[in-house]
Amino acid sequence: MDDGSESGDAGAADSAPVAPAFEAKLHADGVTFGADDAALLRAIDDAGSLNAAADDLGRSYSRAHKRLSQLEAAFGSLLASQRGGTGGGGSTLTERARALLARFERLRSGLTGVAEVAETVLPGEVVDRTGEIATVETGAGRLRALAPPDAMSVFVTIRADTVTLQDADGAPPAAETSARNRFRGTVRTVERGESVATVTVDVGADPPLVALVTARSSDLLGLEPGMAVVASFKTTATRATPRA
Amino acid sequence: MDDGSESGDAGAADSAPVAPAFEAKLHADGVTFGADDAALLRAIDDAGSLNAAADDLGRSYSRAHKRLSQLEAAFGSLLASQRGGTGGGGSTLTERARALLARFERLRSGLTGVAEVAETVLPGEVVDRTGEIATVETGAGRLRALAPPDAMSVFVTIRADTVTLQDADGAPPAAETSARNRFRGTVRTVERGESVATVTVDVGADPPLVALVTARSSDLLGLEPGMAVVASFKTTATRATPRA
DNA sequence: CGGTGTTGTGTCGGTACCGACATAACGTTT
DNA sequence: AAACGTTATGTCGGTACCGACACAACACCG
Repeated sequence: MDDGSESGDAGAADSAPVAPAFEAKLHADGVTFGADDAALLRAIDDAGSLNAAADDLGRSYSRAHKRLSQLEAAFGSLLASQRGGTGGGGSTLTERARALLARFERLRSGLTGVAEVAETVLPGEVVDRTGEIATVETGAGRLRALAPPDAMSVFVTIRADTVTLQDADGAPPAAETSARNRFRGTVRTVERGESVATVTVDVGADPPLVALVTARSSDLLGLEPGMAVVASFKTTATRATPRA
Repeated sequence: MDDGSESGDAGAADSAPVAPAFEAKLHADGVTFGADDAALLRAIDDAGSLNAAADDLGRSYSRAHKRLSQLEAAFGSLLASQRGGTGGGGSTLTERARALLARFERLRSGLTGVAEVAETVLPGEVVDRTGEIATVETGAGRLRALAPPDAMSVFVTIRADTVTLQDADGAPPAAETSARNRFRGTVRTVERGESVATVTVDVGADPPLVALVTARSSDLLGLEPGMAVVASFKTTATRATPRA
């Protein structure tokens, strides 16, 4: 489209590595607390003054101050400032600011999990629906998932960290646990890291089910290719998104 | 997720309700595909032409076209355009564009889960660590979670949709499942919706453990206040974030 | 009592982005 | 052959944001 002059890397348009990402936000009273704001608060905590913090971040003091006024209007008092005094004064974070930072960090951490963890996505058709929960017919059989109200042809996404594995023998009856989706399968691969192992399980579907377990669990269960296991995951943790 | 209505800070009437949010992105080759871009592609799919799509969105054609050039440079061919012809031409989405949209929607859906689902956060101290996995001492006992490498004093976040409940009787031995964190407790409250139930379980910790199960599971297990249950969750699904 | 470095507040330019507009190329339909 | 509505491309002005700068108020210290 735009480059009539063919340059070297433009030809390899087919293999574009696309990576998921996100930006966490905390919304209150019309203003949103974002990553920049978190960085600003942390810089103030480190430097002890708004001035030095803005300097460290390469931002202007006036903008930083103006931004903090907006934030405090929405989130409440964030920093205890003192002008004059030894060293001319300074600013320290309030407890509320620390709580806000902690909450932001928790959100960011949780979102990071979703963005980075492996997942298996299965195409399927909704065959039944009660409220937000749909029963979906997939290559591996029927499973239940949270689904938007109008979708019929869907993708079901199963995050690897929500799949728990059990030995096929000694598996408890299905009625006694709240994990409603259960599939018998055989372990295909085990990729064991230092503390975490990624396991793929053949459950009859086109892409195998991928599960993320601790290395400890992998050892305790004796996971190895060919082993018969039961993979289970909660329906409230698996989501369907519209296809087509 | 718990909002500002925390325990004892009664005097702080100016606490605005703070809501988590996010912005999903797909990153490739330096440019990021965001919500606006997804809306643009969907509008093109609906309208059949870039011109009409930009008009529908209230955006200018030139900007939309320029943006699409950037996107195609990074993500590959996104739309099959034809100028001249019936109605003057038009543009339709390529298969790659549809896949990109689907992937974006899956990401958005997964992130929505994290942002909206209730969670319980427990303060604790890291007492052991092997790789990315830390053992944390909390008010409810020891549990394992993914943790950043340097944190000692942490918050442990347990998403409600990752907690599975079982009848305290008939619970299988711990060694036979890959859900390493298990806590005995008693059901405190059950809030049953049409298809989903939110259950709080007293496990000895200050904030009770909150679990999100299907209404079906709630009925099958016969969940009601006072009932003894076992709550279990995978360590690969629970995350620790630095405190202090 | 002046020195110091900060907070608090306002104003002034520069820049980057965006919408509006103009124009060429194009191919089917009339 | 003319008409039509689109794609494709470039230019121009306006606006919103941001950094730079100026200046008053302040409180502790030497």
